[in-house]
Amino acid sequence: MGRGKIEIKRIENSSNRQVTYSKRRNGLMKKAKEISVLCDAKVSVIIFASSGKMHEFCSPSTKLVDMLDQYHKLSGKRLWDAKHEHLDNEINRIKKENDSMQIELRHLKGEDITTLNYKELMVLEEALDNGISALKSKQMEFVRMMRKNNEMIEEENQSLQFKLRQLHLDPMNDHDNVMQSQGGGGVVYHHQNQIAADYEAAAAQMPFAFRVQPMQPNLQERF
Amino acid sequence: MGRGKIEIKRIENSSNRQVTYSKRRNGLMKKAKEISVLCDAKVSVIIFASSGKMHEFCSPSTKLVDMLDQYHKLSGKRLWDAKHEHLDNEINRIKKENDSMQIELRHLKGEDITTLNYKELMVLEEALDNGISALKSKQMEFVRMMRKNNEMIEEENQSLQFKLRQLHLDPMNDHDNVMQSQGGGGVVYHHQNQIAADYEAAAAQMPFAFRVQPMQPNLQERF
DNA sequence: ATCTATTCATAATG
DNA sequence: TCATTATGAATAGAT
Repeated sequence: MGRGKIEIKRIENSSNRQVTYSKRRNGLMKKAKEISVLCDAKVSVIIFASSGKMHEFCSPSTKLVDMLDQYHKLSGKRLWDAKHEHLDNEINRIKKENDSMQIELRHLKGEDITTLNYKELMVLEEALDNGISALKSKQMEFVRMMRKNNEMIEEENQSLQFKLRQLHLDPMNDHDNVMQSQGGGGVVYHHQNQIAADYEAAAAQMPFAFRVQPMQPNLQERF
Repeated sequence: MGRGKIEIKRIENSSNRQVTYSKRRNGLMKKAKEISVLCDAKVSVIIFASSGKMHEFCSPSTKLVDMLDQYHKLSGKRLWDAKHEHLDNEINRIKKENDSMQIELRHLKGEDITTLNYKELMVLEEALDNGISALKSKQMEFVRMMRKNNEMIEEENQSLQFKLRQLHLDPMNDHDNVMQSQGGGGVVYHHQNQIAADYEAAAAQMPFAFRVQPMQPNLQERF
């Protein structure tokens, strides 16, 4: 149809090909629409141009998903089932990983260890030792921070007391100077970092340093 | 096209409709094939007759799944059904769980604890304490088993020595009796359970009971 | 199915 | 991209 017969093979001229594509695509969609109306059929047409642009037709009052569901049932072909299977496998894999981690966690926390044999207990012991060691050194870090903080506060205290004494000995100084000094002292304290803040938050609790047996037995003597 | 123009609306005559369906379906498929060849396009046509019978065309060297993948990307519409999405959510949920467990595990093993604050350290400490306690009591159990085993072997030894002494004092007994006695003694030993076997396997190692600071300081004195 | 009169789709062209 | 048109293709109705 047209001014001359054409062979059905790839049209080499790019712009011709594009024109023909556009015309025939419209024709195809029209035909699809017509047969769906005339014959009460469900039709889905999806077409990608070589450029990548997509067009689709789906008979009205029909969803592509439902058609693909039916396609799946009737053709027996898998389609996205492969994806499902992959996801299922992934889930199983992760769940197994999860379970073993859960067990390890419980063991480290001292639960369900009655089934462990000697070797497994040894491994567990090593892990716990490492954990305790790291914990202690981190706690030591806190302690050092606290001591530093204490020292600074104490120094500040002494400096303040010194200034106060001077004021008492020298009544010529006015009230403003006193306030200034106190403000400057407060700044040091408020600039302490998060570790100091944590210390504050936990200050009410029992000092942890004495709840765990220290690695260096002489540590307590340093306080 | 045909002996007369027809209106595009459902053909009421059933057999006419079926005939037209068959003819036009062939036409549609042919057109689909032609455009895919002429214009280098990817085409998918899926069509269900009102009877339920399905026909499909998919451009050669193309898979429907891939086309649907692209469809999904370009249209943004969700073809993967609820199940797919559910699986995706499930995976994400489990992965998150996984991650948090991994972190907890690492903390218990003493890794990555530099970011922990004071409160978190307290929680960690409690967990480790529990772990250590449980580990120790389990180890004590082993030790009790070993001691029992030792006692039994020692008793057996004494009994064997006694029998041997009797043999030496009474040369009338023949060689077979000696072998019998030794065999009888061996039976007791081989009937020990798995715990004893574990003990054997680990016997070369340093006794674990002295590697951890015992909860009851007087425990070592019991050996 | 096959035939064929007719309508339709579209290749070539502007 | 749009319009025109000659031509071949598709197909409705009949057999």
